[in-house]
Amino acid sequence: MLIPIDKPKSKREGLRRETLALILSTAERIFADHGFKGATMQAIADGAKLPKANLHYYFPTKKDLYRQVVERIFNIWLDAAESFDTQANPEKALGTYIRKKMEISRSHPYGSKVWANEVIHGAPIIHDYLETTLTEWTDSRIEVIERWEAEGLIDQVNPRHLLYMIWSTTQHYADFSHQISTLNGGVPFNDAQWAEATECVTNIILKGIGVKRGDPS
Amino acid sequence: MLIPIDKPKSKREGLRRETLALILSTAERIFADHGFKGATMQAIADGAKLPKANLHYYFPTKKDLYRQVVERIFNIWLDAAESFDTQANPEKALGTYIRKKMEISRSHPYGSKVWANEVIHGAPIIHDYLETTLTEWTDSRIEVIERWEAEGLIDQVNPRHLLYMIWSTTQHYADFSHQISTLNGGVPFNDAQWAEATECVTNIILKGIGVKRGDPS
DNA sequence: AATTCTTTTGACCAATTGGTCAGGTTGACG
DNA sequence: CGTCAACCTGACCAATTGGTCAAAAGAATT
Repeated sequence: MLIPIDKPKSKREGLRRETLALILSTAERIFADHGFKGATMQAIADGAKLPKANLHYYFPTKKDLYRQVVERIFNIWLDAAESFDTQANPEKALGTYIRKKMEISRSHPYGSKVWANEVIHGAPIIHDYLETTLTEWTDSRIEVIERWEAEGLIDQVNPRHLLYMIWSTTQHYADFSHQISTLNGGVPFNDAQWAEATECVTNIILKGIGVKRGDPS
Repeated sequence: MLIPIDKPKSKREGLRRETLALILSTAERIFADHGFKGATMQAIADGAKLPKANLHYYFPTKKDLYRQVVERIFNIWLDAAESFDTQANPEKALGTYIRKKMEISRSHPYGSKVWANEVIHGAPIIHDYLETTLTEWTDSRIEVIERWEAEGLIDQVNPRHLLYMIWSTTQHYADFSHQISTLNGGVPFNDAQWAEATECVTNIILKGIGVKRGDPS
């Protein structure tokens, strides 16, 4: 799903990619902090230290730029679920998935916020993604979960709600980071706190669905 | 916490309250759908079928109106945790709290979305609320949870993460309603689905923290 | 009925902002 | 080196929008 990176074949190509990456990461932050409408092309330009007209050279409209920002986090999330296919037992598969989603919440908080924003407002820009890619992706994972349930490896729970719970709890640490750091004495989580949050979320969910632990040692 | 309602003492007073309520509920919807910046006073005015200048008579600025919308959902949530004080055992207290939060997600989806939006963007308008009211509220509930842990009624989990999990899972059904209904065949949850979601969330969380069930019958 | 206070409203304004464009600059390539 | 295409940029414009204001309309009070 993620775009493979091959070497730039010229100085121009290299510069172009750098500029694109700079614009996208800056836009991600500005969109996260101010929303689609609240973010201005001027603010993104200033953040990237580029003239505004230059942004419009790479991204004809604000919507184009926004869409690419949203697509990026979406693809990162989709890839995080690889463990559903590669891990046989639910403890490993779900545990890995939850941990990976927590990692992404830490490494890509802005992308997560942009996505949340977009969906909260009714997904006006990426509605097609929800109906196609996300629907197919979800259906396929649900099948896997149902298989585990049939095999008695986890409790009988509606797989959709399990997925929603994983999505909401993990993304909460990105989307509501401001609330969380305020309740953490005004400072963001440190390494140990992220690790604790990850273990806590993983444990409660796995225990909550009655995952049969493979190795109790 | 919720403002008690007493009878209007004149026709004017009654009309005034009706208009205020109309503006607030319309604004809640528009702010939820478009964000603070994306919502326009004109759109709110149109939604409420009032001239824009009339809005500014009741709410001098857009910020004033927005703030009242945010404060309303915040107070509704605070009140939902009453069960922490009135219910002795964690199964009842937490179960009631989670169910109530799910009900609010269904009855006040717009308010929830506005709050989510606000926090995602760094809570620029209601930052003081997080630092004062929410902090105190959270600390007091954490004490209760810690007491349950000390008494061996639930597992040893960091109470903050338990609260975050409850908040995120319940609010997810409001904030991400568009994604959820898309994954539900394009239609919003019906009564039965809301009931199932509520039970599913409640069960997984309570089991996940090892709540000692009072009555296993 | 006259007066006063509250509420309503259309017209208007200044500031913001997405997007354009013409002209300049730079790298690629024969 | 010369040519061409890709890239960069300051200046500009049209549309949107939060907020104002003066005047009208309506309710309360005397």
